[in-house]
Amino acid sequence: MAESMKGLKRSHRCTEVSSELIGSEVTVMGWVQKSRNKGGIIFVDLRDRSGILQIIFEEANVGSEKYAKAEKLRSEFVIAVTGKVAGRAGAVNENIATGDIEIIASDIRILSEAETPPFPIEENSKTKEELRLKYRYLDLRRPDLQKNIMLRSKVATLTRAFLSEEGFLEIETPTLCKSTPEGARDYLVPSRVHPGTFYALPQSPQIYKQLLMCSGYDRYFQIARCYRDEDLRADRQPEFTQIDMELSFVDVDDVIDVNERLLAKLFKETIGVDVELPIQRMTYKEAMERFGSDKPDLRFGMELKDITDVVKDCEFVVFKGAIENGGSVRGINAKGQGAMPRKKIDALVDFAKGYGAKGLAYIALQEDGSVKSSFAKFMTEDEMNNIIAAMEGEAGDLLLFAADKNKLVYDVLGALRVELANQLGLLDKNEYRFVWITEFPLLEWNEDLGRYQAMHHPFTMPMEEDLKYIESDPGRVRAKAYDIVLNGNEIGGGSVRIHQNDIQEKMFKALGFTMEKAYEQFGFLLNAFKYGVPPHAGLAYGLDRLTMLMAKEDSIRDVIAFPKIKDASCLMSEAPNIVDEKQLEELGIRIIANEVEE
RNA sequence: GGCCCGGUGGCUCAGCUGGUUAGAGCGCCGCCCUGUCACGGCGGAGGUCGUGGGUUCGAUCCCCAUCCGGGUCGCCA
Repeated sequence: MAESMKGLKRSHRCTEVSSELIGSEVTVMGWVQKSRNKGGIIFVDLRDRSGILQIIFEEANVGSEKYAKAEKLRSEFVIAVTGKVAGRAGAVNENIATGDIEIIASDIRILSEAETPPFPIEENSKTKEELRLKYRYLDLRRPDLQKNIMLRSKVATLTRAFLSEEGFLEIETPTLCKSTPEGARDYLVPSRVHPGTFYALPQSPQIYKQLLMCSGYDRYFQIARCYRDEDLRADRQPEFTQIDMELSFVDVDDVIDVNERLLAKLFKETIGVDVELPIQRMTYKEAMERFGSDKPDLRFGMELKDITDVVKDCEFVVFKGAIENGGSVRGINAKGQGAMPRKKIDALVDFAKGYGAKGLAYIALQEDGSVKSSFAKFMTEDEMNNIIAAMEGEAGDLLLFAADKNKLVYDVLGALRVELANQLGLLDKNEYRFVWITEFPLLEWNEDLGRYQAMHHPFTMPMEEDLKYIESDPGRVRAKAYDIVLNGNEIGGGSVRIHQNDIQEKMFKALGFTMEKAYEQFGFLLNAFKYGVPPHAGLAYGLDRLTMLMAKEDSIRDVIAFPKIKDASCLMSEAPNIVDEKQLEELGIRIIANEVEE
């Protein structure tokens, strides 16, 4: 039966009790991790968010009535214990922080009894995530998840302290916004007062923070919840959190400077990692050519090599065809993997096909000097040797090639490079390699829409020297946009924004917007720009991804208290769900999904 | 929407080529134990093998469908 805690006050968390307190009386409260009844003496491991503390119950110290109570204790009971701190009479347990002390109980209250949980509450749980998420409130009791959630809190706190020290103001922006069809799908919220109309939940505070710059707040930040109704991944949730900021009267270097110092502080003060400043910068073009990705993982090499020139005269139709279609032939050298079994190479070919490759050519250089290759028969010996030389291939290496349009070749080899590194165990989670990726293309051709699309967003400033191409050759224009990449993850990104009307008009034109349509969607921003707008720029981090990498986790679900599963539902609360007919009526909404199916 | 992986006591898993009384460890329940800390000892309970259908004399195992969870491609300005 649950007892009240009237008259009791917790004096310490479990691991706040230390050997300095030996002899004094403390009151601790928490969950029973484990009870070991030796028949005459009972050891209880008490757990709270700080850790574990051993409590001892002996009839001589606690009295027969309370000893009987201690005998009833089971896992996850919530108890309050008062007692004296003592040094361990027996051996010290070096596995726990409080292993040299224990509490000799003089009083105990059972504040709550507990059923046996459906899975063990312990670190390094092997329990299926499905079950953990259904009982997330129990999962969140586990020490590793508690560590992650506390780490996340620390990141947020340090961020606030640092940015406020740097003159940033924390300002909230609306989460009931106007829908903008560009970009990701919006989550819509029906309006009751205006039947038939909808708010959208923000994909980011982008427009509002630019308006704040127009309003003179000069340096803004917000730890902002954002929403995107797209399919989930290990590093993508439908609602996620950004550390969002915007600065006035700055250019690229100013934004990078303040953010490098923020990152250095965060990594030092949370996980003790020194970030060497300045962080390396790499242009988008270089990243694509060397790593096949705009978020290169620099913890290992295996860089792409362009062998188009080497093979341009060969008779191998796959290579020849790709080059004739304006594409390229590139390869990576998997050092020391020449003996990889055929089956495993085939699996890599299938992997490449998953990224749209029609195949993957390879040369496996054996230790004995012989060569196994999928395309040697189409090549002269000289040609083969030239390829191997260009790839810096040595005996024992595996050379893998993709030939297609450039974008596809980059995609395939960029992904393959990471896949191989993963298989070969080259990815050390204790190593943190940052890189700024700069000079992104301003625009990207969208085949489906038959027009250019903003790679970042429509307010991104073109680089001055490329502005002249915006009408003649829009694809050539580079943007004042930058991403911060950590170990192959985009953890943040931003840009300098357009603050001149004429450039903004050109941008909309390049995107195929009429000015009428632009005003329809973003009129309040464009109007604001008429009344005096400072040059401004900003950046936003994915707090979830950042914390995930700091915590060395593989999924952002492990740093989010109540995450959604793959289909964007919640296993615990069963959201989303149907609503009352009356609620729909008030909103003037009728569900036709079921009718359509019939 | 496509592809891949998984689903066997409460948890984590094993189960060969189709024939097993469907096992193990942990947990749980009971008794014993005054220095345990992965406590120990003795005893015990607990399974429609995700679901539906098919093949077969016989299905946890093979086939089809379906549900659930994960990864990924598309998608994510």
